[in-house]
Amino acid sequence: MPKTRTSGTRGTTPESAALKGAASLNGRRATINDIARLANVSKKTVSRVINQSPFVKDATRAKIDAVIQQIGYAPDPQARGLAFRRSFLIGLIYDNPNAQYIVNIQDGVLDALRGSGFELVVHPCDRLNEDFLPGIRRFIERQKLHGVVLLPPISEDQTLAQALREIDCQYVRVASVRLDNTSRSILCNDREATGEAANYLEALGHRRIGLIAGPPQYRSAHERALGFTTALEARGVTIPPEMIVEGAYTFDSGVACAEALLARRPRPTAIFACNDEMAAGVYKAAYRLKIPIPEELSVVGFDDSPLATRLTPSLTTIRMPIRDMGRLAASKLIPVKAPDEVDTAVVTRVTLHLIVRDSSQPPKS
Amino acid sequence: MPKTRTSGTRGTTPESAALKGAASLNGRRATINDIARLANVSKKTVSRVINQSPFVKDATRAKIDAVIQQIGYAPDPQARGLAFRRSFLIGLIYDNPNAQYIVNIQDGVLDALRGSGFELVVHPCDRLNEDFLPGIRRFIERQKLHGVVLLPPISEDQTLAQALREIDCQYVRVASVRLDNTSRSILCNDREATGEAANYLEALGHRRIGLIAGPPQYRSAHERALGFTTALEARGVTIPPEMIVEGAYTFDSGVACAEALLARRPRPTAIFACNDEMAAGVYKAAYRLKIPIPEELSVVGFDDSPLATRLTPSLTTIRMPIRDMGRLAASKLIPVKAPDEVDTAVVTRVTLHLIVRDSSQPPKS
DNA sequence: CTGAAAGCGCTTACAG
DNA sequence: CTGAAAGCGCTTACAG
Repeated sequence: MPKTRTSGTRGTTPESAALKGAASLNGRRATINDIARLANVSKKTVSRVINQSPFVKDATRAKIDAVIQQIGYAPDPQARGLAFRRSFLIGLIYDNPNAQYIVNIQDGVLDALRGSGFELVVHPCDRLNEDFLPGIRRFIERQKLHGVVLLPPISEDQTLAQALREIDCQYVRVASVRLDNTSRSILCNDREATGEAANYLEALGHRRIGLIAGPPQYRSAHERALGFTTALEARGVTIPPEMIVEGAYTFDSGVACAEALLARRPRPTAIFACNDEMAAGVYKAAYRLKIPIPEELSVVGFDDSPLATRLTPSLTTIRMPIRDMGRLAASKLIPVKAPDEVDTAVVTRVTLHLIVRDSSQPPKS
Repeated sequence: MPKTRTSGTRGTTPESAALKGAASLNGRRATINDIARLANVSKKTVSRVINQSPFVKDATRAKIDAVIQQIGYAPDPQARGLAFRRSFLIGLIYDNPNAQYIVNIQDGVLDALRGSGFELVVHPCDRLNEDFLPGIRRFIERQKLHGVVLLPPISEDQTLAQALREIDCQYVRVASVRLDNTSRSILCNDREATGEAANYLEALGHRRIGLIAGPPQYRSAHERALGFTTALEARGVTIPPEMIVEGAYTFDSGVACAEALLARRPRPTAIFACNDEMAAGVYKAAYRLKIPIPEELSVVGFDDSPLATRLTPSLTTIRMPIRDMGRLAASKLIPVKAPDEVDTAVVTRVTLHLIVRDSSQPPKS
């Protein structure tokens, strides 16, 4: 076997290996019994320390903590889970085609889970499959999940939420609107954010504005369209019905919707697409029709996906703090170390912001 | 509490609930003891059936299978794991900024895991962090992972592979080149694929071709550049050194590299970027310089990311079967039901293909 | 505040 | 081919 290079990389800590040997575990991982023996207490008392029971004398706790620290002991999650009848796994359940969104949420969830002893298990699913609900139930019950994070659009599914309550599984919904009064949620104010976009376009001087809405099954689609039109109305600008078209949050639907809007006369001087994918479709349609962006058409999207900066010109859009949302969601599910970090609120709101780039400017004349 | 809508969605199977009641488990999940009692055998024999031991009489097995089926019993992974000293979790370990790649791999891994009783735990990490190796070891040892899938670039890290062998954790590497003779791997022939791209551009008539390579820490960067230049050489076209620039697989580096290449005289008539992110950077640079794609500049990328079709004109690029790669990787880690599905090969190769779109055409004159 | 016993749901030797 | 005992590493009542 070839010699392995080790330079420039920290390997295992040799001290901990030595200590394990010193404690005569010879290679074996330490158990609660080892800690109990070394600290001269019963395993039950060690268990109390692990589980932060208040009924342990400070001196005893300190002694046990020292041994745990020294040995580098960590309780076995499977054994603990078996005794607790509950695992130390958090599930991420989603039916969402946006990869960047998924990965950002995952990163956020893992931010919260780091050091907590919990791990993240992913479970994509298909709302249209007849095994949708049973599949999720099997997953949760079999793994005895400690809790789950639900992403839109299935976070909006009341039947799912009801099923989770039935099997007594705690959950956090990520959504753009409050769905009930009891479910813990991370809420994005999509409505306010699209209002900001509307105000921005109006302030630039746009009056003939096209709107590409999302599919009506998504609550966000409704929120975004409503926020946009309401803010414009408040400034005295009305979007006529023929300037509002319904897309599917996909690139292709964006192309088709933009082609429809750009065929209207007078042509819109700006288009707000309710996500970046559809905004990219507007670029495509404008290119085909030889309508330069932003000179003859301003475009605003929603998501601030990587696409937004890759497009030329770069896309003015709305940024969601997705990673934060993942972190906040997971924080609601796990017990925290520092009591001041506890997030007991049922609903946590996050703020979105308009990011102005190169795809928007005042209309020509 | 409001009545839950149930129309149009299949809920839990009422039969199984009834059966659980009939078996007098009153709400409690069935255990191996219940199955043993109902089938009139010892729990050990049930265990043998669960673990597919050959030493069970066919009639006994059939009887037990019937009860398992009827009750809807599934063994508790935590209890099983505790007894086995090993979990039923597969880890996905990566340090990769490409969200679409991650999600596609995840989907593929889950394809393979479906119905196997294994679940996927994700573990992004940072190769440059001093806790990189210790962090991965802790993760694997604490969770007693059944195996892990490693994605590039950390799949190429020999120190990591060595550490995994030390802790006796099986792993599968996803890579673009064979890294040793023993590690199980999923191999992409990046070299062959970029050769295909080179042949394509040469056949179109391009002779002044620029190459934006990847960062040298990535093996794929080397493979892609080598495959491209070698294939061109074989057709009598040499890329002069000033027409090869090194990018970082990022959009910004693509912009910078393209600006450098497009400042050369005579200007290249085609640029091959070693990934789509950098190809998008070429679009940006060309736009700034008012060089129309594909009329005055053909562009070819690598990845077939979503970006490829969102860009205008759509990007000619190389498609990797990422989801398949994930599925194949996971298949090497888990025991399979049907013996004919077993993948015992150490190395499995997948094939990449050039996808011709609108960003490439013959050079002008 | 601390401990000895029993149990979580499974498996591994060891018998027969 | 099948089973009774002991154990995986933890926790929950129950005592003291």
